[in-house]
Amino acid sequence: MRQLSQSTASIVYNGLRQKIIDLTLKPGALLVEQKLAHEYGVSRTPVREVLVWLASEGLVEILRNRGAMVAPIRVDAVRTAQFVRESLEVSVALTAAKNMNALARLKLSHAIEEQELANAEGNAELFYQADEAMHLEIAQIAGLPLVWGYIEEAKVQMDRVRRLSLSQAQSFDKLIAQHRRIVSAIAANDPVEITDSLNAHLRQVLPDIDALRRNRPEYFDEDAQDRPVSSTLHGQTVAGLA
Amino acid sequence: MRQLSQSTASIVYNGLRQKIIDLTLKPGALLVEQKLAHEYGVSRTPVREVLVWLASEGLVEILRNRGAMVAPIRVDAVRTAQFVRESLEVSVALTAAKNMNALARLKLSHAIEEQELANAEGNAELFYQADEAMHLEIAQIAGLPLVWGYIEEAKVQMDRVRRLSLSQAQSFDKLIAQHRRIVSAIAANDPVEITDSLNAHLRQVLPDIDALRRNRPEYFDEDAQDRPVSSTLHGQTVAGLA
DNA sequence: CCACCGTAAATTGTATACAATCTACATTTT
DNA sequence: AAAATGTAGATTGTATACAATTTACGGTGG
Repeated sequence: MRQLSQSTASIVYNGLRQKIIDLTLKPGALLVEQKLAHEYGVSRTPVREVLVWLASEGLVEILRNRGAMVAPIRVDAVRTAQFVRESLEVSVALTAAKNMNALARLKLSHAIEEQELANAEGNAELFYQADEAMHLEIAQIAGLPLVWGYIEEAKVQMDRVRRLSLSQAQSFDKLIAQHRRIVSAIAANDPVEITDSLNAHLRQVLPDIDALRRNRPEYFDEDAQDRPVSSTLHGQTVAGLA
Repeated sequence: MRQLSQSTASIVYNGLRQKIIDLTLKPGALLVEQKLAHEYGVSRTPVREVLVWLASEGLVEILRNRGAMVAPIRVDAVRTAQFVRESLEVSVALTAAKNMNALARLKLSHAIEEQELANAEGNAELFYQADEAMHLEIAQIAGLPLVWGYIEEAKVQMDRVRRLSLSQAQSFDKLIAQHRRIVSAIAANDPVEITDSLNAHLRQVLPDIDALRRNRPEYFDEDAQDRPVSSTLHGQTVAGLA
């Protein structure tokens, strides 16, 4: 995100990643190196490098000698991501609650205010930013900013489902209310309420999965049992290596 | 690990990864593409691809236009990894405890027996395998096998510290005892004991960090505040892209 | 003596060329 | 007709060549 020094590869990376996340490129879509190279006006070399990066993030799937595709949505992978995110966010919030002080309180209420502004303006992009900022802020209060990287890794698996779901239409008002409850619970250092409020917030994706699989089965991939559990990447086939 | 079809890149990947993990290549060691290519008798292309993979695992750090190095150990990154692993393993174990049945009990006791065999034979490699297999088995009992991928990602950050630490010398007997305690707690579905036993098992790395930083400061890198929190990789500089 | 260029070597970033592999389809065989 | 096989095209995997950037070092001027 930082360091816009703009290597050729970084342009391709940002462009492709955006298109995958905002679903311009649908799950399962084939990614032919030559075509991408031509599209971005570069050679295949940086394109390949980018595909490897995206594969390590779980956004692309590479099949050895057979090409790359936008990662299909896997029910197992999304459920796992939900579990991971919930576990980590609850742990982080419980830790943050022990570290609360006046400044932390202020920062969290500011984050909420920014969400309300974005909502009032109808600026979705700004809202998502403020949303992420709040979750990151909680991690920072907990003294564990680097945990956010792990959480984001799980989050991407859920984001496409959320964006595809109709329930996405549920207005930001509801989300802000949930955020308020979370922040209050942290400020009050109430472990049970912290856990409950975060669970309520993060588990919305679960019913969405089933609804989506019914409406758009073509975006899904039946979770194959024969898929090897890779040593370091989750839910991904690592046929490209290993 | 599977799919030994052996592309050129996979050979380099397995070789390099092993050398980094077993510390043949020390943290901070420079990785010059040309030298690696010559060493493995291949061209720079697959070497670069491998470096990107390893960077996404957190084992290599790539500095844009300045080359790659074996990732230095970062105190923050190791502490974070410990937090993440603990959080996930406890959550998984609590879930597994609810799913216990005769078969699951059997599999866990088998895993312990294999560890005892490895210990009796003095076969460290086998022990580590059995150790991992047990943790993975717990995830499978919980119905969440894919969580293991996330855990492993954190685990690598801790493994080099453990291997460098003198406390590593603590015989396997102690580890097996800890494993027994964990398995008993899961079998008894005793949430508090599950949490305590796992914490005791996983927190050993924390005192090791300080001792190691005193003995081998050259392997460490002061945790830079100016390092951007990347969107998807944790504790890593992503200067190579973004 | 120190700071400030400026150039050369080393190294990475990208492009292109070639080899290996896979897919699809036509042909042959049973 | 169905199955097997062979071949052409497309696509990926790897090697090599070239461009861009960084680093080190020596000269120059202050």
